[in-house]
Amino acid sequence: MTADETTKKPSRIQQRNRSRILDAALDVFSAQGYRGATLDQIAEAAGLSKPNILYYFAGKEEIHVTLLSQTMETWLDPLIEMNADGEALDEILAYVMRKLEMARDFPRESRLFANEILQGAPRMLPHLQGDLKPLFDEKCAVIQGWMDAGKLAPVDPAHLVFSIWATTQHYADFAVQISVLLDSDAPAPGADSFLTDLFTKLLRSA
Amino acid sequence: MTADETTKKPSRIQQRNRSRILDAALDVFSAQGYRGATLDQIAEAAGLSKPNILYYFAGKEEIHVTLLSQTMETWLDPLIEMNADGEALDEILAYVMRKLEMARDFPRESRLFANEILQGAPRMLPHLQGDLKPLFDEKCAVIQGWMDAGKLAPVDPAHLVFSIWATTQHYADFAVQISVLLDSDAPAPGADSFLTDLFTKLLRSA
DNA sequence: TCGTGTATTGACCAAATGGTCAAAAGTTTT
DNA sequence: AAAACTTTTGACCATTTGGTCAATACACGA
Repeated sequence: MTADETTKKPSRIQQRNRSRILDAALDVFSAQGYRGATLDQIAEAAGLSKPNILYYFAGKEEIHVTLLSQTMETWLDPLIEMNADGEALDEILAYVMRKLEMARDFPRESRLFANEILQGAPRMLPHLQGDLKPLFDEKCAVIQGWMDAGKLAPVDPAHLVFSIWATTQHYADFAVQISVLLDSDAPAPGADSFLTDLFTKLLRSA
Repeated sequence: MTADETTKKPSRIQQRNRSRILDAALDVFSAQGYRGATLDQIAEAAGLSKPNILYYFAGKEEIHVTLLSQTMETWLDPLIEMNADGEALDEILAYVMRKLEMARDFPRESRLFANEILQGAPRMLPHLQGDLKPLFDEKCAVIQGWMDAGKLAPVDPAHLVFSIWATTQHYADFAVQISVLLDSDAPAPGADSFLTDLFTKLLRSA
């Protein structure tokens, strides 16, 4: 059996190797994209032989899909945490900071998604439609509610969310460009205050 | 000879085929990334045989590099046009709109670059350092000048530029996601006014 | 219309790549 | 320690893919 087809307890060694593989695969897929990645690269990065990797996963695609859906949760978290009962502007700014932290702490995951979406989301469309879309609609409604209540300046909630995603993920996805232009390898100092300023000025209802 | 090694006039048919190939390659590279693209795909999209393509270009890499540097000009244009003698806020907003138009009119080019940068810019680093960096520094200085003169609210010019790139290119690079979330294939209606609003509020010195 | 240079292609190649498999090496259980 | 199971791997394999090349088809000026 490949893994735990029929409620088999995954052995210690199995867990260890699966997560090694996934970690190595995240490195490789995020840096090379799906087609650019090879099983040999993943195998080497994981410190395992290629056939051994195929012992834990049915194939390249399964590794990729596992990685994608596994990361999806982490990715949606910050948005889920945005609380309709909180103070409007604070909630939005907290969301921005959470996203920015993720770009800093999980750049590989960010690039993994960016690659996938760029290529037309061949393996993620279902997830986007099934998981992200409802959440997105719900949170847009929340934001719209805040605006209707006069707690935020009125702007299109959808584009607001897009701009948050774009500005924060940019620091992970375009890191190479940024480090060239800033001639600093430090992960974008000043982004925090800039983005806080940007979205505060946009949204405060004064 | 591959092309015009020694000041040979490129024949009519040569020009036609070279541009066909580049157009087809732009389709394929922007949709699949460098490694994801195959010469066969490009050949088919161009309506030529694979060996015929290799008759016009030395190899896959040369096609890619040609495309990249050829597009680079178009890409820098909007930034170059930003005029230090113009009205500060107008210049910035005009730049934003130009970039947004480019995301709409040349999404393939945008994705081509996004792919390249995402993978660490293996074939573009020189261009980034040699062409983009000086221009970037120059324009940051211009913006800083405007701020020092009290014509714009003071924010970090570099992050300002990053945020302009991020928000505008997002509409091209993440088009699939956006069209899922907006359930509309129209290229992001409302982006214009949202971004104008965003950057106006950020920068007006009132 | 013929000759010369240009364009095009079918047939190949070598390397890379995803994947298989049977056998060997380890573990664990009894 | 033997049986029974899990893990690991060397040797292969079929396909894909970037690229070559000699031969053929084509364009066009003399």
